[in-house]
Amino acid sequence: MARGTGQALGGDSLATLADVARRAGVSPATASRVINGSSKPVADELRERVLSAVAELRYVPNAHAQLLARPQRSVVGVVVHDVSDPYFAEVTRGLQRVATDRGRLVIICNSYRDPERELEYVEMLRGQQVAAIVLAGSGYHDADFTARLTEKLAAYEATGGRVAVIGRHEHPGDAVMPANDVGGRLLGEELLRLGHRQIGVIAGPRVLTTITDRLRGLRAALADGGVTLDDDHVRYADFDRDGGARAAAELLDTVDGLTALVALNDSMAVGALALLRQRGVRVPDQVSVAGFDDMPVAADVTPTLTTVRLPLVELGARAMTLALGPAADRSRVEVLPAELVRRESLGPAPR
Amino acid sequence: MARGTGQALGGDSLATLADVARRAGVSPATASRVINGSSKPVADELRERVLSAVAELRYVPNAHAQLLARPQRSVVGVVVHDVSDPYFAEVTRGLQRVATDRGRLVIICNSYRDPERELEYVEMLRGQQVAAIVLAGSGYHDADFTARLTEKLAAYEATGGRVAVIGRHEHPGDAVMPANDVGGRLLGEELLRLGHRQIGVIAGPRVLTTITDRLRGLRAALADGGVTLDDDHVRYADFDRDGGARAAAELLDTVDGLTALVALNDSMAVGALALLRQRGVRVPDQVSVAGFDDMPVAADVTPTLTTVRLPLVELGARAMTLALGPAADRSRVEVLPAELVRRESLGPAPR
DNA sequence: CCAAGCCGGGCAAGGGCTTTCCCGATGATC
DNA sequence: GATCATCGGGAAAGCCCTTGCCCGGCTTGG
Repeated sequence: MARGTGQALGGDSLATLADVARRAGVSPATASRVINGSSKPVADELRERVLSAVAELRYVPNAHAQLLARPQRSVVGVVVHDVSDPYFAEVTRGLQRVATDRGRLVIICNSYRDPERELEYVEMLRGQQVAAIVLAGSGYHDADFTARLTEKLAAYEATGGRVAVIGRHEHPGDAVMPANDVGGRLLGEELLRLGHRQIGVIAGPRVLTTITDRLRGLRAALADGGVTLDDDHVRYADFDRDGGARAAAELLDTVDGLTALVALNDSMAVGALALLRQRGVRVPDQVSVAGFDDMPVAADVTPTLTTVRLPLVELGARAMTLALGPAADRSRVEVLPAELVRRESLGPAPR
Repeated sequence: MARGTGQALGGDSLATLADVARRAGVSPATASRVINGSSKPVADELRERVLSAVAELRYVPNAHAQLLARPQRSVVGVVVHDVSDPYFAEVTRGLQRVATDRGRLVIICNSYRDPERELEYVEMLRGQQVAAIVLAGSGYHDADFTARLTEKLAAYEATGGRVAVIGRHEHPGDAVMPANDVGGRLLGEELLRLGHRQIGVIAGPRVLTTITDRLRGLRAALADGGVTLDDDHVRYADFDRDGGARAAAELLDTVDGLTALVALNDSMAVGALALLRQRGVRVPDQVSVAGFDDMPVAADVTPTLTTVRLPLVELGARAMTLALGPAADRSRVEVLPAELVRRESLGPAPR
């Protein structure tokens, strides 16, 4: 039964339902009924024969043929910025937990923060006939891209697909949002309370709406306390450890008298901490540091990191729940609360 | 054209190739040729008409029908212990990089270290007709399970599928292994050099072959130096931070005079470090600590963690490369080197 | 000016599975 | 014992797409 004509993928082809039926001496219809436990009863003897044929041939139904014949969608597509980022690792954990509980298979696609790739994946998932698409990760400040993505998602929804997005809300479908602005505000208020006036901000990539949201909250709180955040006190950096260290170095080198450094995620905060240690700057005695997200590492660095906790696993779980639940008449937006976690890295401003 | 009969997934059905052809006033054959840029030429005018029909209907080909008609496999299935574990996050990054470079889509499945689920996923991926299956994560000490999995993988390979495994080698297909035993040995030698004789080991789950391998290397090195590792010096724990802390506490409470704690992964080492800090034990002055894997956190804790570096990203990249490359006559096993990374947490034994 | 070739397009046959519809053979009923 | 209902099984259509094959019309060469 060799089929390959010298193809890289040579070898015997998979057993088909017809093979099973032939071996069991029944029709494909009967074999099918036995295999999916159809409502229609099958005589015990035939059932036996089919089952042993399945075992002998190691038959596995061709999922594509099944889907074609019975368009029952059970797969969910997830497009995420980067699963190996701890933030998304947590979110993904929540997504998976719910999906698995409901017997759904998840296809995870990494866009690596490339908007074009995000678009491609949505297209591809549509072709895969997935039951739902979940987009996890901040939106982009790019009106053209946003419009194109919205258009694609709308087309998908129009054909019965479900859409849920995490951390952005500028699209059709349900949205689950961490309270980024509130988090920024909490941090700002805490800084004021501790007497900080000269504050440096290590922001992530400028194009991400998450960054804008966090910064807006922070700015607003500081403004309420009479402190304005100059543009040169804000450095945009890569969202990782090294980016944080670089931005911290720049801030220290260009702005005098800083008493606090706020990083808009924990990875960058950890980088800043490392740079400060390397330069012999004591935290928080000389300079305070704060982060964002409360990722596991925050509790293990020295000094432990004051940060804003976002319910990451919950974010994923809620999004998947919405995506798999009944469709709403119109888009829902759920906001999950942020919470300040006080640890050692943020202390009173030195006088 | 509504099809749904009140289904949860109501709405209009997806546009099909036939719809496109009808709208463009051509046959489905022609539409298909335009869409996949077949070698057969199509008149410019018709091509135009088809293309605009595609755009208007937002047509996306049904991937399942395509796969059925042209059995060209381009998807790779990955079954991983837990993507949200930083270890696998790194490995997955390597896997994805190579897959993406070659235009392959990746389906990621989390087994959460449940052997049964691992089996199920392999079965399902087989049904999905994936081009290759990559298993990432330690094997289990369970002969029955191993046999069943081997059987399934063999069946898959027999039908032309490719298999690559990471961190285990007891199966068909190519294997990429970190040098776990060498890593254990390196750690053992370093401990001896620093004068440690009373050593506690925080091992991970007993059922994982990775743990056995690491432990074997460590034991061998110590034995060469005349130090035997009693069973009560070894504690099996969950592979995470809390497991590490608990095991460290047990060891300290039950064994006297320990001068070093070796954790068989970094998460557990971090947990141990936290426990020691909480108990006011100075590291490494009173007790030394070492980890395994060199995950990012190792450089950020205080004291920084001495550990064994494994090339995690490389592990994933090699496995995917093997899985997508030409099949070998028989299983290949590649071992990637381990390397000791000396940092602060491991010092000379107190006298 | 006719025959031979091309070229561009359509027809139709699958690919593997599910499911409706139908039919023959039972068992039950009067 | 004849009629009917019922039950178990098979034939075949259809899901959506690709592609080998064929055919009509044009161009070209003799």
